[in-house]
Amino acid sequence: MRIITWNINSVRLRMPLVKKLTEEAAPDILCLQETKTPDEHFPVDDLRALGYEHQHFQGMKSYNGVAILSKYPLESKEIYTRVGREDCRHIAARVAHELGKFEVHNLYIPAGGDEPDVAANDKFAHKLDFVDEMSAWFKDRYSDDQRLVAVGDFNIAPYEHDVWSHKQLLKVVSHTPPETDRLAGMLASLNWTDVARHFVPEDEKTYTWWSYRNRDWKKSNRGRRLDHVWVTPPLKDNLSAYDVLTHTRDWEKPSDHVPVIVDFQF
DNA sequence: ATGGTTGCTTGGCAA
Repeated sequence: MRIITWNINSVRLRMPLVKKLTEEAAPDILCLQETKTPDEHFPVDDLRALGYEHQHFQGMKSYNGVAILSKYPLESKEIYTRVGREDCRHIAARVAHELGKFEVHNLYIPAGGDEPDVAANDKFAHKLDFVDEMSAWFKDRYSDDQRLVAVGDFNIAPYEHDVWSHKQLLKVVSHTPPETDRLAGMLASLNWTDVARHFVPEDEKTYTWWSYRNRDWKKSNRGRRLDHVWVTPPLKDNLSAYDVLTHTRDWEKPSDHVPVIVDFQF
């Protein structure tokens, strides 16, 4: 069972890359963020043609938007409102697999703007509130013996080696203590496993995003690990592989995020 | 310190 999460930054513009990815990596479940597409324009038929018959998505014009595309049936499809906004950042579904069901949550946490100051920047306040609410919500609704997978663009790089320079990014939104502390709290509250760090040693740099604003993303390599896959304890022993498809950052008209793969052996 | 690029949409915001 292979799950891929990818912030696609416009699904309509990048359908050719989605096709390329599915041919190359053949995910059973593909979770997309920043689809930037209202539901009536979502490329349902094109994705079905790629083998993703089972789809759950919520989008809006220009911003945000999340999608779960699956080769397996999806049950109990849910759409969640976070901090009072219907802004297409959290959907979930149960995946029916022959060796057991699990619930997949696809998350797009707000980026939070530029200024890491809740008084001066509403977007940063929204981001912190979003994580607070969602963290409490998961803890209230579930227990750590349930089979959950949470994926998506969390817009937070939690650890020192999740960014190119810990020191230089401590006051940059995505790596500030108010954000990383909150994410650590959420991780601990349901005993989630951060799958990337289950496979990649904590002292090894690993990124999933490189800004468009660098002349040469590979040469400067100023990346951050913003995209995540978390699993609850019952799924931990089923983890078999983790990979980041860094080469896709060099595809023509790339997303600024690259796909993250997690494989399960059931 | 500042500016750098992209997508959606055609002015300016969000990332």
